Amino acid sequence: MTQISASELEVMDVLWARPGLAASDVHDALGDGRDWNVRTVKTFLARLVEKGALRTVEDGRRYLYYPVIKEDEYKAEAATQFIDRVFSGRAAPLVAHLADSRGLTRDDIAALEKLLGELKK
Amino acid sequence: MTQISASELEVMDVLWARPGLAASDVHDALGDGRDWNVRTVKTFLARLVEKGALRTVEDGRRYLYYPVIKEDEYKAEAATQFIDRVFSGRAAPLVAHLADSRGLTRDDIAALEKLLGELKK
DNA sequence: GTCTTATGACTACATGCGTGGTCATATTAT
DNA sequence: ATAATATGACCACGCATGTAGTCATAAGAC
Repeated sequence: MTQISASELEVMDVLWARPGLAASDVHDALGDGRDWNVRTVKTFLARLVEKGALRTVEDGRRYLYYPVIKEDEYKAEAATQFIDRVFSGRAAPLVAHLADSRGLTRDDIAALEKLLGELKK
Repeated sequence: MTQISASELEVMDVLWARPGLAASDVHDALGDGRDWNVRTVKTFLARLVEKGALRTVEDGRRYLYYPVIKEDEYKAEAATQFIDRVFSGRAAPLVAHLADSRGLTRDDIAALEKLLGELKK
């Protein structure tokens, strides 16, 4: 399980949403705010392929990129690691902090209640 | 707000729990599992001082280290950043993932319920 | 058919991080 | 007093990351 950096993760997010894009499409899709050179994006793509997070399919003289790892699995794992690292593995303090810093909207709270209801079974 | 690495955070945790330790005390306190050379620990301490996360007080020919940044504030900020980075700023999916991967114990669930009760007011 | 452009392959380079070595000096043990 | 040890200051080094440049080539523009 190689580490995916913050920038690489942005690239993964694009391809999780729309698998099978070429490098320049990924570059375009990142557009808003993210002002990377196409070559920078290509570097990230290449590194993600090396890391086994993406695979390529040839399409003429270019590549199309597809995620190998699943978004849900990756993010669940990342969440667990983060909580281990910062909150010694306890999830509740994390949520407390979020509440404190108003990171939770009313919708979040409603979603959490629903979730807790299910968990109790 | 400079970034604190995972290793540096372990050092901060020691000093948040017991401010005013010297380098070798921090080294000792890390003992379990963390098998760093004293010099490695000193490197982390020095970098944390550079970053403004710790300050030193001279004590004879050695330094005592004190946190400058507050644990709660740092962790709340880290949580927010993590959620922005990985979950596009939405907290609820994070908790859903934790539940999925059984990152929540029964105690966590109880604590969350209590918390949600308070938040609803 | 030549010029421009897009693409992949390879390379570069500063900064951060994990890990610890060297050196000079101060303190403690004997 | 001398030897062993602890401490800070400075240095090293390889790998990851952010950010691209160069080069060769292929494909489309005219």
